[in-house]
Amino acid sequence: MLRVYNTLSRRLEVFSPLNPGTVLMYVCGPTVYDYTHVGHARTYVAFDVIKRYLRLKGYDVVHVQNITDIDDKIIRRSREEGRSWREVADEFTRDYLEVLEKLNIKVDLHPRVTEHISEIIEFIGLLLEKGYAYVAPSGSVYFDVDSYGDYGRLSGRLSKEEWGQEQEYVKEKKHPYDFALWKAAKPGEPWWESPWGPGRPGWHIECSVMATLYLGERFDIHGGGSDLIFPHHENERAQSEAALGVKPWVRYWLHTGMLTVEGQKMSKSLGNIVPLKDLFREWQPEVVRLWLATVHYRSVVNFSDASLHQAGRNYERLANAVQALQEVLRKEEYSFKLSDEGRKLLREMARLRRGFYEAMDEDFNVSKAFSYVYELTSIVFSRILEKPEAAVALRALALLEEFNKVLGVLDKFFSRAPPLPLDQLIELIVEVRKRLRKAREYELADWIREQLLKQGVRLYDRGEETVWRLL
RNA sequence: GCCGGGGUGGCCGAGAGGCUAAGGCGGCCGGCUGCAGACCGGCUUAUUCCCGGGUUCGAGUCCCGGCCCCGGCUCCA
Repeated sequence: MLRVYNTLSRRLEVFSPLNPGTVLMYVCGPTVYDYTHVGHARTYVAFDVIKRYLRLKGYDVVHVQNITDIDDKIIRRSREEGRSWREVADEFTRDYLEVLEKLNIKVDLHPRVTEHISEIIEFIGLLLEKGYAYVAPSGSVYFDVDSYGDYGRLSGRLSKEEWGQEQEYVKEKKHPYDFALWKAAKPGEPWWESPWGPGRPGWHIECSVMATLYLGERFDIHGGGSDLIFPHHENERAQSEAALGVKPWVRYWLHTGMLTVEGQKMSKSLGNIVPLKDLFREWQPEVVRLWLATVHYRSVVNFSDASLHQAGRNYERLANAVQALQEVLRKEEYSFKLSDEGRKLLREMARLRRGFYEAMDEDFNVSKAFSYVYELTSIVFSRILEKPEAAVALRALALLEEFNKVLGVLDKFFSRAPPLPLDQLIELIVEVRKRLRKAREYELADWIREQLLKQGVRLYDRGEETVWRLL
């Protein structure tokens, strides 16, 4: 039985989706005004892990993650760089999609705000019609927070003094805590035609509109970074429940913990923002993903060289375990009777599998769950490879493949259909090197090892024998 | 100030009333070894879980009171 922490109730709740067997999930994606950084990745990987676990449990998950491609920061950047807002948005959208691909995150749908202007206008119209919004003299439309009645509960801000936002419009708003649904265009700004004059959507409305359009008027999981709880999600909740007349609009609000860099907040002023495109130059995407995937989604993650390094070691060990097992299956005859040790190992693996699911069921406790994965790799090296039995190796491999459904870092080892011609070429080179070593031609042998490493093939000599592993 | 989350071995991080407090990283020693790495074994590695009280037969785990850290509170994943 899966339990999740709901920000709205501030407690663990039994997870039970609207429609049994299906999970509708909306995650707040980026505003594309700059390169995607590790903080974004932290959130996207966390929700990808959640989605993958739900799928492993048998749910059909629909994952929508928006792209906000019009906003003040995009406009500012386009002015600074003398190009159109669309060029800016396109460039960073491309970067974002590349990052997701490298991190092995597959989102079902990435709706872009500017492709949904008419739906947004319609939604705002509905709010006006029902009396939850008003048009200001400038042509901007604001949400009337007082008309909603349940504002502040998500963020735990129950007094109006804590609601202040969008100070720049304070003179034309009824209350300082009202927020813009539609922003009237100022000279030189991009605009779309609307019943209230030329303008563009406010920041919060797009998520309400696109979530409703693609998931329906009610859905299961709404996620994002915990910095979005106020005002973004508070506002989404208010305008959606008001316009659609549903309650609760979202069943489970899930928020990820923030990322710090060497113990400090990541910010422009500290100059410590780490773009993924830079990080990938130093660490392979699988390592970055493993690092983020094995941290609990609600805790603060600290970016440091040591933590990436640890993930790198863990990745190598997992990759080695999988490949070593595959090698056993290539070489060992299938046995039709298991040894006592073999039967014991099967029982232990069943225990690890159970442990993994129990941990994940408790609000996606990945740290605990992955302790079982690492325990499995330890069993692989210390016991299974000691006295290999094909059936046991096969079981261990199947289990690793199952765990990888959530981890998502070992795909390339499982998607390979060995032996490929490439494998035979590598083996040929390894054999040549073996003969060189025998002839004590170490300089050349070491050179071959170096060159293969550059191609992503690492060699390990074990006495006379040499094994090779892909990175 | 307000709203959250925390303080467990050198580091990361499980454990949330009851067997000897997971797992990993790093370091050291040994095995293997032309070198490197990988892998194996051992040690570092917790009479102890920030401090002080309390509840209990029994508390990292629950309660009370402190101290400290991190994040959010204009825009932010």
